[in-house]
Amino acid sequence: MDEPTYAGFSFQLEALQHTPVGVARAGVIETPHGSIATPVFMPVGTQASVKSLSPGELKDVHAQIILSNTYHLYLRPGSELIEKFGGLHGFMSWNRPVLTDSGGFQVFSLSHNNKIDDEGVTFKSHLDGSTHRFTPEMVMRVEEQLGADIIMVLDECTPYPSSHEYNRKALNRTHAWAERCLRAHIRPDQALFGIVQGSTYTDLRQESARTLSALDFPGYGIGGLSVGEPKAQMHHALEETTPLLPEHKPRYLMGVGSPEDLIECVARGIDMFDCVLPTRVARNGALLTREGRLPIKSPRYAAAQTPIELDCDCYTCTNFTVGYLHHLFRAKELLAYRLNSIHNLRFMTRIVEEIRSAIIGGNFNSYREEFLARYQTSNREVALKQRELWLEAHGRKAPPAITSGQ
RNA sequence: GUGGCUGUAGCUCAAUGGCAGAGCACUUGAUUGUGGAUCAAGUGGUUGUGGGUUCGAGCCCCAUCAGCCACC
Repeated sequence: MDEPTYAGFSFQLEALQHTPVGVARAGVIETPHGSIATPVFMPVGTQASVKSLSPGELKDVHAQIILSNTYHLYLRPGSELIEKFGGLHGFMSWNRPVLTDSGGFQVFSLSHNNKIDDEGVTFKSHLDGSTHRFTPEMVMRVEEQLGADIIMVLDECTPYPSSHEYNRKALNRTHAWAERCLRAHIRPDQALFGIVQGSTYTDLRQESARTLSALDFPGYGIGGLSVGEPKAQMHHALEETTPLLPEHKPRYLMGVGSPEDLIECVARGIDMFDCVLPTRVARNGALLTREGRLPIKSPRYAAAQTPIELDCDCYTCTNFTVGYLHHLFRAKELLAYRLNSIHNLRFMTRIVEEIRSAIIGGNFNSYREEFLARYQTSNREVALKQRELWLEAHGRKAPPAITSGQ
């Protein structure tokens, strides 16, 4: 039978660096809408929009590719309609690469009363309660209409924790669905990625990696992680999985992650990430910095006249003070969501740009150590460190009142 | 000036004469293939003021102050 060919898609490895926990990689993905330097962080634009940002602003934060959601767009406005606008690229006026998720995850996380069987999954819309059904073949048709450069197979994302027995069945289904997606895949200008599952079970993860590798997808998603399991378990699962995947194909860790996750997962062989975290926490008042998260709502920032980060080149940091951002957020001004999201996304893309050049320069291991030593997972110390940084930069003047609170 | 109504947390309001509470706001966290959301914990009181009745008063009685309404 005819193997699907992938017109305009390729992956070239440029540099490898061994780490204490795996092999970090830098490369370039070519797509019909342009190339992507990896490791890459993909902002999430669920409903054909990265919340609060325009395509021009996305380019300004160095977004190379964005992710959008089959589940949401199928329900509203409908994939047939989007196809008439020239697919997602034409619909949202974004001419760089797009990746669509299959909707497998959303069916389980957002819809109600979903019922899964070997043939597909029946679910009720979170919008109006109407009943719908996804099968691998149908999801392929929807993703073709959406027209993304990279599309994902329909998979079953199991919750954590769940039994080995259940994951055994779910994995069989996921593998059968992967084959059916491959057979139903038509458009050669869309690269179809398989998805490795298996929860936190070593035997299932490894079997999944081997089974899907044999199916010869142009790239591989790793799903079912960062769903509540301890960090160590996620790391362990990656260490067991990535060595079994084809070296010359990109690996995409789905739904991850935080800044520290990017570092730790690149160290374990991941090339692509997507996560709502930077944009979601931006809308809820957490700004990402080298020292950790800065809770912009806190009264301690009311009078701060510094940017979020002194060395950040984003539109927010080059134009606005923390005190102003504090006011915008408390006043619930729409600009707050936008400026916060711009900074957080640029923070993420800067991290992966630094990771990439560190790998190419052969100093990723020291970069990793220094980043993790400086980055506080909790935001308790962020205010104090911000103040120290300000003093370093300005020496003489009085420090900004970022820690007073009184 | 006369009569009436209302005074309880920052705000809006609960509480048979029996441990003074809720929602919002505020504070501190959480947020990982997105419902601009949600969740968790916490701070906050001389119940307008002064007397009285009662074992016990936010509640009943008297006085007083403030606000609102109506009428001279």
